[in-house]
Amino acid sequence: MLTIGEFSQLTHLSVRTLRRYHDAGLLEPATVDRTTGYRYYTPEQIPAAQVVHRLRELDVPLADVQRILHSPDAATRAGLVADHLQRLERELDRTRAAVVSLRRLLRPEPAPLDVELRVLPATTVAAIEGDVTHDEVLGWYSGAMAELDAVVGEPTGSPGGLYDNSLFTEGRGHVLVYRPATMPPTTGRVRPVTLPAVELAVTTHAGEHDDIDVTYGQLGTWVVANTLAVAGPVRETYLVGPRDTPDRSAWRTEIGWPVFHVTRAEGSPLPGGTDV
Amino acid sequence: MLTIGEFSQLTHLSVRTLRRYHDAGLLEPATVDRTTGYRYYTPEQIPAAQVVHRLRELDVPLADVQRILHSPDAATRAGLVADHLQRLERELDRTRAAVVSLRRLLRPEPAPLDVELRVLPATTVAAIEGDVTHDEVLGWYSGAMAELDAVVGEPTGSPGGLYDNSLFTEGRGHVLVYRPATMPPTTGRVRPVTLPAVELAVTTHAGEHDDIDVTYGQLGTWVVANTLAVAGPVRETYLVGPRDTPDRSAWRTEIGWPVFHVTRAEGSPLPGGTDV
DNA sequence: GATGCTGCCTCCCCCTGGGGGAGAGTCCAG
DNA sequence: CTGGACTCTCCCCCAGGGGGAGGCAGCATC
Repeated sequence: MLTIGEFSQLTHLSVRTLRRYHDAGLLEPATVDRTTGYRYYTPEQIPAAQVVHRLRELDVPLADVQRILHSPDAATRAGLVADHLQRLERELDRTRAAVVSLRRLLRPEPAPLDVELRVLPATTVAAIEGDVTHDEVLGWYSGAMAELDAVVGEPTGSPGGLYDNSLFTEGRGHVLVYRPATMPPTTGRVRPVTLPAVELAVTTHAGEHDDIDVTYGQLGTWVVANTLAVAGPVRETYLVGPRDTPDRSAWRTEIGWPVFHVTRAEGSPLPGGTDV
Repeated sequence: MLTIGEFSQLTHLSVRTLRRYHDAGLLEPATVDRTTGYRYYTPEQIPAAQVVHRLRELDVPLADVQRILHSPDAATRAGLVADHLQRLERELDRTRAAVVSLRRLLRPEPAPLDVELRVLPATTVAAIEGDVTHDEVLGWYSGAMAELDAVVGEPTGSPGGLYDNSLFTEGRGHVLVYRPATMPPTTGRVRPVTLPAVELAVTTHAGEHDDIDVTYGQLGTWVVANTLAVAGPVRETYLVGPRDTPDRSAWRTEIGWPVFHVTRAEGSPLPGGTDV
């Protein structure tokens, strides 16, 4: 039997952390003295403690560590671990994207943006809608677009999506993806939807989407500078996307922000540089 | 002037988060109405907000974001950002190491370990000591060993280090690195130090140090199983290290845990497998 | 047996970077 | 001028710890 201090030295987990893991229900001491409350561990617990240590180094939440430790067979454990490695992979992608985008942001001066004000009539399209989180949206989009492709068939124009602002600001929101279609069917999740007429401030983002919200910001600046206000979900149209070319730098995404005209008292500041 | 909600839509930062950034002193609204407390932003603040967004995506602490935003010149900013990218790099290394090690831990059965009990006399060596954190220790080691090499010259035996257990459990502690030397000089940080005589439980770890604490755990199990207790800082001896070969799989590290004999009432459990 | 050190116990507050929600005040369009 | 949307502040919550207080427990030494 080992005291908590000895066990700490053997496992490289701090005494505090061991106590926390006890409270959390993973890594229970082999014995706890009823009267003194002293925790006692056995050497057989060392490997388990090391597994916990590793999983925590990988930022696996304690609850999931618990699940992994308590799962009955090795296959389940391996699966859970694989899930987390995949999650780390995604996180890494996100980090890479942020680095790319940060470099662009810190570059001296952004290229000025071509923005066009465009009035769109109401259009009926084949669409799939759903409420998703920011994490899910990429996967959800792929699935929905695959289903649309299966139903709509022939290319009929660029696909697009409508994204609630809350998706970006709160991390979840309503999303609609569509493909233009003359006679939109009702199959599976696909429904005919009439997109309302809007006035859009439109610009085009070139390349992959790592730093697309830099373009969003520039568009926003333009919108404000032209005494407009934002109204409703943003519309993205995928002029050139992964379905067209694997060369991500060739992608072209049209961003359209529904706007309406406002009258503002103060002079609208010019869009311009920043001190960052 | 933009209300917080409009600014939120334009920057993809949630209203709550914008308020927090205000409180934290980064991203102050251009105007705050004295009587109502309403925050008002200008479009010029959008790029700054985006930089903050990116930096936060890279897990840069708010305080450091503040420093980056408020640093006077672009070079300083670039330097701070580079520091963080380097930190991310290190983090990534750590994650990679944890993955490697986790795989080894989850492998069916660990190879049994050769452990030897060895009595060491007191030895005088050329040493550098310091208090470091777990994050710093690798860099610190390189610097210290380079200085030792410069002072000691000719190879005189394997270099080594003494590491306080608190370095591993609490994340910081006292460290001593040394090279054997017949007449240890006193130059720069180098001092002659007499390592006390100890009885060591010694084993050898093969390969890089990614999963060295698995070996630590096995050694610990052996120590306990042989009615010994741990006393004092662990000693590592680098029999084959980066100075000898770039082939990491050829590295050999001797781990020596100072022990003393105890008498324990209960039968010592055998070291064995785990259910993980 | 007393003393005193070290180790262990619990409990509370702190940190980071947010989210949820309450209750009250404000803005603006109809 | 009224209603709804927006905004304000304030408090509590989360993970996964750390710092430190105050009080027993174990054990070697005197």
